[in-house]
Formats: sequence, structure tokens, C-alpha cells
Amino acid sequence: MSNKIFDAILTQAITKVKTEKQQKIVESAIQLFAEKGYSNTSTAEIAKASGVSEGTIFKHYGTKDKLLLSVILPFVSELFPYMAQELIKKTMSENTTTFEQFLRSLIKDRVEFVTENREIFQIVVKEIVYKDELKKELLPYALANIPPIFKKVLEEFRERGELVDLPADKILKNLVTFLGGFFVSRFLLIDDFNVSEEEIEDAIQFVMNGLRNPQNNALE
Amino acid sequence: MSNKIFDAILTQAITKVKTEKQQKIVESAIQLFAEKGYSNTSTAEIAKASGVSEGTIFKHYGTKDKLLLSVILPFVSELFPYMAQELIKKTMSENTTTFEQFLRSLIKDRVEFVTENREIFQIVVKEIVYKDELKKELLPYALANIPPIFKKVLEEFRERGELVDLPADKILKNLVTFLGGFFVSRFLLIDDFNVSEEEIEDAIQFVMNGLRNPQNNALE
Amino acid sequence: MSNKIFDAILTQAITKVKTEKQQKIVESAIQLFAEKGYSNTSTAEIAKASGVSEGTIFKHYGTKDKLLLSVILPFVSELFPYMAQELIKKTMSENTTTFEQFLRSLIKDRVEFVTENREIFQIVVKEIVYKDELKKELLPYALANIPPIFKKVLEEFRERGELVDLPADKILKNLVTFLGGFFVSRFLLIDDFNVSEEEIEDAIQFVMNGLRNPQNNALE
Amino acid sequence: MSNKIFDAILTQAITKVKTEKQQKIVESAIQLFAEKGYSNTSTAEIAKASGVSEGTIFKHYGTKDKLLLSVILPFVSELFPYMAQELIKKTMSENTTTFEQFLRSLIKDRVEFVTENREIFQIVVKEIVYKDELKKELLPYALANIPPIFKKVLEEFRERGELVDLPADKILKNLVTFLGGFFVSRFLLIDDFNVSEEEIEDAIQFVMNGLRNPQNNALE
DNA sequence: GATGAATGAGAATTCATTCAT
DNA sequence: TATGAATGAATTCTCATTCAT
Repeated sequence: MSNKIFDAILTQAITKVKTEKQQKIVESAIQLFAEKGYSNTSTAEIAKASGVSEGTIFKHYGTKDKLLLSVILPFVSELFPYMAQELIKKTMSENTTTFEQFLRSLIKDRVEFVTENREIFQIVVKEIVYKDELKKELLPYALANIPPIFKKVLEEFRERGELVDLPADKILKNLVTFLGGFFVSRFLLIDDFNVSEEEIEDAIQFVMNGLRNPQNNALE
Repeated sequence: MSNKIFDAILTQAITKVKTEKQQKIVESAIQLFAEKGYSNTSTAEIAKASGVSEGTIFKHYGTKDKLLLSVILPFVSELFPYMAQELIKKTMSENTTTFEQFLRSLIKDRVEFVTENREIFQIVVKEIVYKDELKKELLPYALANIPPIFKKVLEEFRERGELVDLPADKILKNLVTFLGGFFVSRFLLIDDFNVSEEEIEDAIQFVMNGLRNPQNNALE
Repeated sequence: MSNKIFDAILTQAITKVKTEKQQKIVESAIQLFAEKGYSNTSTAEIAKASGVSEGTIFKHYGTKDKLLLSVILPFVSELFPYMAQELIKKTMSENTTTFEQFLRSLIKDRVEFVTENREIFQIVVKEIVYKDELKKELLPYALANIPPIFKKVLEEFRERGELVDLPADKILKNLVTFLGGFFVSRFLLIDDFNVSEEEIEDAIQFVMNGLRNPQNNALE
Repeated sequence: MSNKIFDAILTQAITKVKTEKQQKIVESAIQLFAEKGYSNTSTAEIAKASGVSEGTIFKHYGTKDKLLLSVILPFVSELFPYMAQELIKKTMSENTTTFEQFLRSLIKDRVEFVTENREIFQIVVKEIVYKDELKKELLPYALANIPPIFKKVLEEFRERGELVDLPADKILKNLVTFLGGFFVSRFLLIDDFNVSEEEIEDAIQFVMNGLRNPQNNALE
């Protein structure tokens, strides 16, 4: 997020002391954006939902766009760097000596995080899918931050002999595809209020072993 | 799609002879909706892009909403039932005696189909993600059509001893999660102009075998 | 007016066939802008005054700014080139053998023109004074068109021995200062409905006895 | 300026002790009004430019309109009466025995004054041109104060045989037209940072040779 | 069937002004 | 005295939709 405006909005959103009304504006905005999407939510609705005049919204956030960013940026800016740090920590930690343990820990941790921030997660995904500008800002940022570290982790585990003998790139691609599908389907398509332990275990088994019957080794 | 309006629009969209202008309207609408999203595309833009007056659009489609459905419905109404049929056919076909072959055939076939209809695919996904009403209409429809047949297919292959010994439900969930992630990431997030054979093979290997090193059988 | 947008608006304003409502919009805009100034006139007022919905105004003119230009540009684009042509014609004409005759003819002609377009004249002057952007567009344009030709004319008359022996630049500056003051004071400050012959003659005498070569005593 | 509100604002603006913040408010207001015009300057801008809260502005000045008057009135109320006094003094003074000397002295003095108060001059002219209400207040006031005294002065000089044999009214009209054009063009249209001696002399020569009695050939 | 002028409801945004602290 | 949060009316502008031709 090299963009200066982004930085300005972010620091303001995080550091600035918020009045009660501002709190309510952000809360209402989060709820409405998550539910109906940014484009289908009017500032009048937000104002009404938060018991505030429209003027107040613009006094504090300038434009509807900046309001969206004020909601999104703290989330994404926490999501990714945090992930990066945790990835490394988990790899090294004693509790995650195997890749499977690492994966379990990662999924559980992110499920918890997204569960807590379900609505913002929905907004982010919806707008990345819908607003080209946002996609163009956020996607490169995400791609620049996560994959490199993830790849290192994967290489580490592969060297330990735990992973299939494929380039880390390829492993990463499929893993991210599955995890992306997992989070989006659970937290956006089906508004699943809690992802069960069992479901997580099933996912882990799928990632680790695939669908092939282990007894049936006749590779084609 | 129990909805009568849907049916009416659908039959009209499919059966009715289209004038040249109507063709252009639909083409332009598809392109613009795919690019900018339904909410961010005005009828004025569509009119301009298709070299037609705004009046004409409404003469033919009544409302902007119906225009969207005229674009989407033929696609989804073809996509899902067709898939169902093919699924069965493929399972039974001689060329797809193994699950892996079945999977390969399925993915290739759908990649081809979505590649050809990339823009409508993008519209459908975007609006399912964005418009709750559409999600509520299409998702149940899709869930009612695909999973049951898919489950049958999976059970068939499991009985043949090719698949891991888990309930078809669980297998299905993870498989769909991955395939959903695959198509959305390739055709929507990254506007990939052609998905390579290699990429497909990698995906198949991932689904079939997972990430675990086959040499390392130390199950935890 | 090198600006492309200006050209586009100008040609559209001149060539495009106007509906009755458009006529009324322009008429009302002219009257209100002249009376209250552009900044102090709302599009709602214009809509009301012209018996049209606000939407219609924007359908035709896009923005309030473009409406202003649609009103102003035909006037200025006619005013200056026309002036240039006339200036030369008058100098050469037999009826204007002396500078005084030339001056009289010029003033009368422009008085007539501005009298007919009094309101637009007021708008132009007001906005040049008030809107920096417009001043920056229009002033250089005016300065590039009028002075050079004017200077030639002055030099011609000076060579004929009719004018004081000063650089044409200096003569021009003072002449324009006076004429500018004349038109602005009569048509803007005091909303004078008709400038009398007598007043014009007084002005001419004022100017002449300043510019006339004292050696040249041949009073007409 | 018969208006009581005007008087109240004026006396307050002149007599009341100003806090530092008030000083800054007025300074910023002057600068912004001069640059962008009253209508195009928001109180928020003024607040920001002067490092003061918006509340403070309204605490002190009540309305934006009154702030404008607080800026303008001290200027005009000083400008005109002062001019009147000076006019008489100059006529009688020994240094200004001729009309030309009087004119030179007058122009130089006013050029100096306006140079020092360039911004307020710009505000006054802009708003007189733009705001009908202000024009209706100030113009009659100016017309009631200046012309009568000016006329007396002109009559005095005419009786001395220095001026052309025309009614003082007519002389005045053309003189004011030229001087008005002079000040407005130099200090508003072209933001001339200093009007040169030479330019002033040229203007005087222009005026003199129009007004000077041709029988009176005693050039200074 | 096609046009395009016209609409009016609503969208985002601005702004002078008020008021509790 | 000074603040700045809050307001609501007004402003520019958008847009799906209607309708006479």
C-alpha cells in the first residue's frame, strides 16, 4: 500500500479518537456495506442507521469512498502483516513441528480472526470482486506480502521431507486456491456462524492427503 | 428457479428472435457488467456502447434488472443442468474409468466452457457475491441441482475403491471448495486468458494426492 | 481558445438544434447569471425559471459549468473576431477617413452590439472578474486577438499624421482603458438602457483631444 | 451608508480591540475573498487558513456576510471621505496650482493607497460587480460623496481657464470612466505589482490633452 | 421498432450556522 | 473566549424510466 492517501486514511482511522457518533457511523457502515455492498448502500441509509445527520458523515470522512477505506484498511493492514509474522513464528514453534500442525494452527487462527471480523471480511471480498480500483490496489499488495513468506515456509517443510516434491510455487498456488475457496465459501456465500472443528479437520485431511484412496496406489 | 418471472425472462431470452439492435445491447451489457459490475454500469452507458437509444433498451427489456437476468439466466440455466448430465455421462463413459480421468475431463470441459463465456461467468459471480437477492435465487437452485448428482458420482467412485473412505458429503464439500476457488481465482481475480494444461494437471494432482510427501508415511 | 473542450462546447452551442425547453433553459440561465452571478444562481432556480426539471438541464449541458460556457462562448467568439475584421474594414472604408470617424463608428457599432447582448456581456464581465479560471482562459485569448490588429490600425492613423506621436502600444493602452471603463460603467454598473448619441460624442471628444496631434489642427 | 447595521459593523470593526485570532481571521478572509471571491470561499477555508475553529469565526462575526462587511467597510468608509478631503486640500495647495499637478498628485496618492490595500480593493470591486445588494448599498454612497466635491474642484479649475469649456458633469463622467478603467485594469485584471511612474505620466498626458483647453498652450 | 427528450426521485457533497463543553 | 462536533438545508449531479413522435 504505497499510496499516500491510503496511509493517511489508515493512520487516521487507527489513531484518531472517535466520538460516539463516529463509532456508530463506522458500525452502521460496516453492517450495511457487508449486507448490501458499497454501491448499493447510500450515505442517507448509513446516516439513518447510525442516528446521525448526513452532514456528520461527510464532516468526518470527506467522501463515501474514504469511509469505505476507513473501514477496510485497518482490517487488511492488520490481516496480512500479522499473517506473515505468524507464519514464521508457527513454523519455528515447537508445537508445530509438522506441516499438518502448522496448517491446523494457521487455519484455526485465521478462522478465529475472520469470525471476529466477519462483516469486514465480507466487505473486503465483495469490493475486491466488484470494484476494479480496489482490486488493483489491494491484490498487488497482498501478492507482494504473503506469497514470499509463505513460500519460504513451504520450502522449509519440503526440505524436512514432509511435503510432496514439487516447486514451492505450485504447492502454494493450490494451497491458496483451496484456502481462499474455504474462507470465501464459509464466510461469504454461506453465512456460517461457526466453522466447526470437524470441518477444519476435514479440510486439513483434504489438503494433506487428497481424495485418493491410500490403499489404491495404482497411479495411472 | 421456481420463480415465474425468471422462467418468463428465460424463455423469452432464449426463444425470441433478436433484432440486430438487441444483439448489440446484450453484447454491450455483458461487456460492461463484467467489467464494472451491474451497479456501476448505467443504462446510458449501455445505450452508448451499443449504439442504441436508451428508449430502445427499455422497449425490449423493461427494466435494467430484467436486462441483467436476460444476460445471466441462459448461462446459468445451461451451466448447471448441463453439468449434471455430463457428470453422469462421464462417470459411465469408457474414457473415464478412473476418478482422476473423470476429474480431468470435468475440469477441462468446464475450463473450456467458462473460457468461452468468461464475461458472463464474471457477471454471475460478481452479482452472486454482491446482490443478496440474486444469491438467494441462484444459490439454492445450484445447490438443489448439482450436489445430489455429484454425490452419486462420488459414491460410485468410492465404491469402486478409488476414493478415500469418507462420506460423499465431506468429499464433495472440499472438492467444490477447491474447484470454486480454482475457477474464481483464475477467471475473475486474475484475468487469466488461458489456463494451461500444466496448471490443470497440478490441480488434479493436488486434489488426488494432497500435499503430503508420499515417502513420509508417518501419520501423526 | 485553443482548449478543445471550449471548441466542443462552442460548436455544439452554435450548431446543435435546440428544443424549446433548451431555448428556455439558456434564456433563463442568461437572465439569472446576469442578474445574480453564476455562483449565486442554483440549477434549481434555472430549472424553475425555465419550467423544466433539473434533470433536463444536466441531460443537455452535463454540468453547470458547461451551461455557463454554452452561454458565454458564442458571444465572445463572435465578439472578438468580428471586432478584428470590422476594425480593418473601418480603417479602409471611405466613410472613416479620419481617426475620429473610425472611433465613432467603432463605438457606435459596439454599443449597439452590447446593447443587444447586454445580459451576456454582464455575465462575461462578472465572471472574468470573479472566476479566476475563466479570466485565465478568456483574457489571454482577447489579448492575443484584439491588440495586434488594433495596433496596426493605430499605426496607420498615426502615419497619416492624425495621432499623437507616441508608440502605438501606449496609445492603445490608454484607449482600451477608457473604452473598457466606458462599456463596463454603462452596461454593468449603471444599467443604462440606452447610451445616448450625446454621451458617445462626449466620449469621442474626450478621447480625441487626448490623442489628436496638436500640430494637426484640422478640426472636422 | 445610512444603514444602521452597516454603521454598527463599521464602528465595531474600527473601535473594538481585536484578539490575535480575530486579526488572523480578518487577514485570511481578506486574502481568500480577494483571490477566489466571497461566494467561492467557505468559512471552513477561512478557519483553516487562520488556524482557528469555525466556531470562533461565528462567535466574533455572527455571519459570513458580516465578516465580509467587517473587511470592506473600514476600507470604503476611509477611502471616500478621505478622498473628498484630499481633493479639496490638493486644489488649494500651493504644490498643485495646475490641474495637471492636481491630477498627478491625485493618481499617485490613490495608486499608493490601492497598492497598499490591493486585496481589499479587489474584494470591493469584485463584490460590487457580483453582488447586487452590495452594489446597491455602496454605489449610491460613493455617488453621493465623491462627485459633488469633484465637481466643485473641476469647476474651480475650469474657471481658472485650464479646462475645456464643458459642463463639469461631462468632464467628470469621462474622467471617472478613465480613472475607473485605469484602477480596475491595473489592480484587478492584470495583477500589476507596481504601477510605474511612466505609466502614470502616460495616463496623465492622455487625460490632459483631452481636457486641456486648446487655447491654453502654456505647457508646464 | 426505434428514438431521444423529459422526468423526478434520490445520490453524494457542501456549507453556514448552532451549541454543549 | 474558544473549540469542534453536529446539523439540515441546499446544491450539483446521476439514473432508471416514461412517453410522444
